[in-house]
Amino acid sequence: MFARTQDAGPSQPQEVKPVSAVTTTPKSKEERKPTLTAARAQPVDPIDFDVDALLFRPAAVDISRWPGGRLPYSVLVGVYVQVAGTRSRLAIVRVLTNFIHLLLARAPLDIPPALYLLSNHLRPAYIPCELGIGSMIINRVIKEVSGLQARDLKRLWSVHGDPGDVAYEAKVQMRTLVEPVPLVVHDVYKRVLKLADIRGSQSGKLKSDAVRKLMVQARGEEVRFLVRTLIGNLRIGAVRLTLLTALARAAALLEIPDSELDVLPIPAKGKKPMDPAREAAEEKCVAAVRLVRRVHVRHPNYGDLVRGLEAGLDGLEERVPLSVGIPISPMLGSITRSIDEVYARLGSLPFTAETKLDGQRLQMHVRRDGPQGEDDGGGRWVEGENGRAWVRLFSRHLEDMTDKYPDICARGLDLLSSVKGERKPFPSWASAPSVEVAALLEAESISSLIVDAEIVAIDKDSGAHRTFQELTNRARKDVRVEDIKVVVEVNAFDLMLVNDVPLLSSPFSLRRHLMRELLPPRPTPADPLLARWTHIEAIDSTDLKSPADLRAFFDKVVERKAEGLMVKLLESGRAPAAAEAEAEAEAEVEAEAEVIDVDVDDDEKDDGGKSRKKPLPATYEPDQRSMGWLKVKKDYLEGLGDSLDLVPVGAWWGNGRKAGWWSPILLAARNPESGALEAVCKCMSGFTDAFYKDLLARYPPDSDPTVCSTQPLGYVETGGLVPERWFLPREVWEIRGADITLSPVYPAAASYIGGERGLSLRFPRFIRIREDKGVEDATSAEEFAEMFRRQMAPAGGVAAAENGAEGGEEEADEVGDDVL
DNA sequence: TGTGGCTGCCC
DNA sequence: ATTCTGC
DNA sequence: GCAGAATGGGCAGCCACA
Repeated sequence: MFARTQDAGPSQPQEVKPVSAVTTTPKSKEERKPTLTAARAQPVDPIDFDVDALLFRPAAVDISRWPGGRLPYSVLVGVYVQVAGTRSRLAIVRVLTNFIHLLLARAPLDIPPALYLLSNHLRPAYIPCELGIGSMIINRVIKEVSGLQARDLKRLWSVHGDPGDVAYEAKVQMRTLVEPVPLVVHDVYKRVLKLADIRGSQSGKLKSDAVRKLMVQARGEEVRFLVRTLIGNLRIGAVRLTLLTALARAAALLEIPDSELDVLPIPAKGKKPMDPAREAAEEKCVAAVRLVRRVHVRHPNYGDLVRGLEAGLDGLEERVPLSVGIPISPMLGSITRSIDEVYARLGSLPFTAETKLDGQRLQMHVRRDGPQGEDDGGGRWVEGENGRAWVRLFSRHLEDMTDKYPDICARGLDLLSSVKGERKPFPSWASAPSVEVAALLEAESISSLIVDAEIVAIDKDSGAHRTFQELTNRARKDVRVEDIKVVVEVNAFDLMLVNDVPLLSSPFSLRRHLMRELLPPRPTPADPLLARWTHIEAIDSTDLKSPADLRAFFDKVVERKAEGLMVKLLESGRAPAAAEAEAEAEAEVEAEAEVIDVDVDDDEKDDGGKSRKKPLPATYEPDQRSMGWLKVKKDYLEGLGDSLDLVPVGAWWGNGRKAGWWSPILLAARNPESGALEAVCKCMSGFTDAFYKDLLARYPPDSDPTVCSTQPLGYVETGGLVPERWFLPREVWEIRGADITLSPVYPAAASYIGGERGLSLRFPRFIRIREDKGVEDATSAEEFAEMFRRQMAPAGGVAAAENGAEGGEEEADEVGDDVL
């Protein structure tokens, strides 16, 4: 069987058997297994990679038929098929590991293109690359290539809900007259990349032509995955981390001589035999995974990673280092639903609560001498009285935003010319800095830095914070400072590197102190269009008497229109055991934050009497949604977000996993004056699978046109949106959102707020059915408009006045000192 | 020249 | 962004 | 708890087309 799983039976050292063409039409769980079909169309057969990784021998694979020794696309596609055909993480990793192992050993040239194609990305995130191809172009090409009518395509679409599946189905039915030249991976990669370069008038046609040629050359399953690659949604159940895991394991296995890999096959059932060789190999793999992940989040570039691996795993981190100019995967916060939960998680460990502003995440790199290591052409030099500096800006998803914020780049230079003055010593309660880190506090000058921050739109004159929506009005490309319409403020909150010294492994207490001392808030620049530089407002747990004080701080920042808080651990420690959490939250300061080095001691066997559980690092953990950062947003908290009672009035067919179900669903509010139901938003989040099944039964697509129809059922205003099916308005659902937005498409409540635009919801999600409500009890347009007005009311209290009155130094000082 | 649709990216 | 699901 | 999938509102940028 092609897709057998390893645990299913004993395996012998292989002879890797080629398999013939495979097909998948993933539907139900049972049907997901790939099946064999007669080989014929495939010039080079896919390879069965689902074998014990320790028994896989790259040397045994026959690659004699690979054209010019290059990896055939059919082999890569065979991997997609095998991976997509199972849900078992272990099986997925196994397949990918063996595949990469083979490439490392036999086809190193093809590793970068194969990895990029597997990863669903064509380049590192920070290198600009937009294909400009979406479902529209794909549809057009499918139509041309298959000769199918729009109607048939639409039907295929609603059945499969995936452009790749549609293309596959459409093309299988074709008979090609001339056998096309088989695709090879490096060529496919190159041609797909080239699509990004096609621009200007006629580009649509040229792109279509290029895509059509690829599609004509693709056979069978190749079509499905080629299209998914073009759309940028591979859907094989393995994208980022799994691939990295496999790469690491493959690199580890490559370093183990075959003679040490004479391991016992895993038996079908029962206990695994004691097998020292197997355990040793597994240990090496696990260590490799840790290392490769660590390196990748500090230097997210597959090309560099693979080059670094050419010399082996040893010393990889030095060869592929964290560098100024290469973004670090940002650290993330985990969702926290109450103030109590904060204390339950952190207990008496020292933390700080930062205002979570509603803007855009920024990772700012500045270096006097230009980028560290190879220059990939990104970033820019800024010049001024203080000489020059090289600056590069990245977004939360590591896209390069240097060109969007020349006003921030200009401030990069100022940051390097920090005034040498008195610097406060590290706080006494913080853990001791290393000699190197301690020295930074005495630095005469700053030559490089990496800072984490939030960009917020501000009022040019008053400096008051503006909404996220206003920030999005900013131009994005080739912005010149003179043209800036949306002035911004940079709110720094972390320092990951300074003077070429990485600080990720220092606790936040130290990183923050260095940030505050070396990069203090600056006065408003002479040019009012330039970005302001300040620190995010925060309050430390040591200044709080009780959870109530934290709650008060939360209420205050929400009053000032912030999203909520980011609570961050200042010193590493151990999470309180669940049982103790409450007691601890109450008894509090009984313990002066015990500091434990998590790196040295991360086993917790001995939680004997004093029960602390998991290690809780206060280090900067790239790419982790760590417990060290807790995100407390107002819309997570019961009763604080905007909650509407809306009527489902229509729906579209779901895609992929949700094919065959209604998703998303169109929701409307009631306008008692006109009698219309006015569309508010689509919703697809918050529904369980069981709910979807139920919903399909309540609104069956083609059996009862009085409840589910191709025609509107009732008076519904949708602003031009046309769902696949209209529902009879009869249910009321509670829908929660983070904010109310002024919408260019939705008509809801437009008549109550001036007519032109209606209202919608940011981050809409389903909470529950309001069984107790009928359509006539749904939220009315007037109520909706009133909620919007309340939201738009000026930020309350003293804060607003402060913010409005002063623009510069004083405010900055105050914020910098944490005074509230 | 202006407008509308598509795409990619912020949240 | 949010949320659910399978491992 | 991790990893992945499906998809929200809304913006600027870009192209097609009138």
